[in-house]
Amino acid sequence: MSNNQSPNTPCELCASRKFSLFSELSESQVCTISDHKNLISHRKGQILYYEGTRPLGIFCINGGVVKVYKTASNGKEQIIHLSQKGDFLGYAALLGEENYTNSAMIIEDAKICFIPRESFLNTLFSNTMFFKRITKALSNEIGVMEEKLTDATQKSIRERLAYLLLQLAQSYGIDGGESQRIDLVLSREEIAGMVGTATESVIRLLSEFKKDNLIELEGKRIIIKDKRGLARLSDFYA
Amino acid sequence: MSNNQSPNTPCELCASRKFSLFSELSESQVCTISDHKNLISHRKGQILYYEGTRPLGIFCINGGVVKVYKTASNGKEQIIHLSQKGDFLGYAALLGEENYTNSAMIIEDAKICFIPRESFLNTLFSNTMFFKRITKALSNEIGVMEEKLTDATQKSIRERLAYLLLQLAQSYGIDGGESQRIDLVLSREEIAGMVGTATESVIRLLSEFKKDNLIELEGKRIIIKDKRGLARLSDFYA
DNA sequence: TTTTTTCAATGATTTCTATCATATTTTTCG
DNA sequence: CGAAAAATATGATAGAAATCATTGAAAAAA
Repeated sequence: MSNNQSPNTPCELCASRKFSLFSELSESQVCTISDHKNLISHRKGQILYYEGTRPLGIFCINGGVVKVYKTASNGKEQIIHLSQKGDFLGYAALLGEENYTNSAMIIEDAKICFIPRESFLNTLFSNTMFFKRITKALSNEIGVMEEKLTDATQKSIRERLAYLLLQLAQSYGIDGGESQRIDLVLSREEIAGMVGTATESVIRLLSEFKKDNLIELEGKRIIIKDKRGLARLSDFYA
Repeated sequence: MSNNQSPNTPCELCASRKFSLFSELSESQVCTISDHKNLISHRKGQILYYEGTRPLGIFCINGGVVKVYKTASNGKEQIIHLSQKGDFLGYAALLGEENYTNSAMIIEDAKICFIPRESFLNTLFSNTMFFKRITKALSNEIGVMEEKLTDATQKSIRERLAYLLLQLAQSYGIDGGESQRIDLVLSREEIAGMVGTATESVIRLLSEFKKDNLIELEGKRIIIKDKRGLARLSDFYA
């Protein structure tokens, strides 16, 4: 299971801090958080929290990748988004004063800090700048979800998959230029969960994209070969 | 077009205040807001704001109904949600420091107060209680959107329409008991926009529901006759 | 009122996607 | 390593829903 990290790097020295919402905090406030946090290593497959349970604090990702998802009534997973270094997890449930509306699972070995409810909220409510920053993040998230909903109802699976590949290249792509390898291992089933479709459909479409020289497949790895082409596919009129 | 309301009822006397997020505010703070607000009457079909434009303040609905929607690249509307008395509009864009991510149109004659950016934000940042309340609303909204996204990808049109009818009955239903009339005029096209489907599909399914004695149709009006039946239809396993 | 336009209803057809079935490859584990 | 399990791949088929086409009804305009 999870095991505590012996050298519990203080937040003020944390390399991922500058990428995170904590970048707003003063040195002393970071220390307050730091004193109460708890760095834990997680292995792929481990669950961070389950939908329906009560949030006891928030998570700050130091490294690794987490999928945030809902389980539909037919048993399939809808992946809401992926989170990586610097991202916060679970603050919406905390601030919404509700149980988790989704579940979170590690999909790439991760180091994640847990910050207990009270230290997070105290810092938040005593630092308007930080509070504003969090509120901004929540607001932006709503806009993103609106976009996803609209895409889900109005775009085809092909369009959505093409778009997802471009997004993954953006977030996890290595090498630049026209050819880009997505440095993240996702099963076809997980890709299906992100697009909101059946696994077979993803497999079929990836084969099609490969045949059309838009991507290359190396096992689970996907290499984007033609961003322009995918962009054209992902749009309705192009 | 829009015309100002002569007797500009102050917020402290506003009947819809107790339903709204303003219920947290002290008397004096409500007055500050009140001094700067502007009540405007809107007719069905009028636009409150357009996606992509800059928010200059927030809207507080005194009466009437507003649809909040996005226009997809295929020209179809995805309705995000309906707003009515007591609801706030546009604060996410303001707090997210971004342009509107959606558009808003009056679908039932409405009276709406406009509160300029500065008075809203000043009140917000000087009243932690109020700020918390708004943040809570934003957080809850995210959970709702996650649910909608999951439904959109994992449920059939029939299930989603049945569920929508139950929700509309909840929010706009008159009479209680098993038979309930939805007191809101929506075109078939708008219902399609809420479900995320084609207009013809909505028409066909409504006919089917009628044939199955789940609903009754009186022109545009829909009367829910069998909530239990609709609930069964709206779920995957039932 | 009559005319025109918009909206609702319904049928026919096509397209897309899910599901089922099976083979092949890859990974896991004894 | 080799067997078992899991994941990927591909084909066949069925079902759901979109699109196209037409008619009828209701609402708006002349």
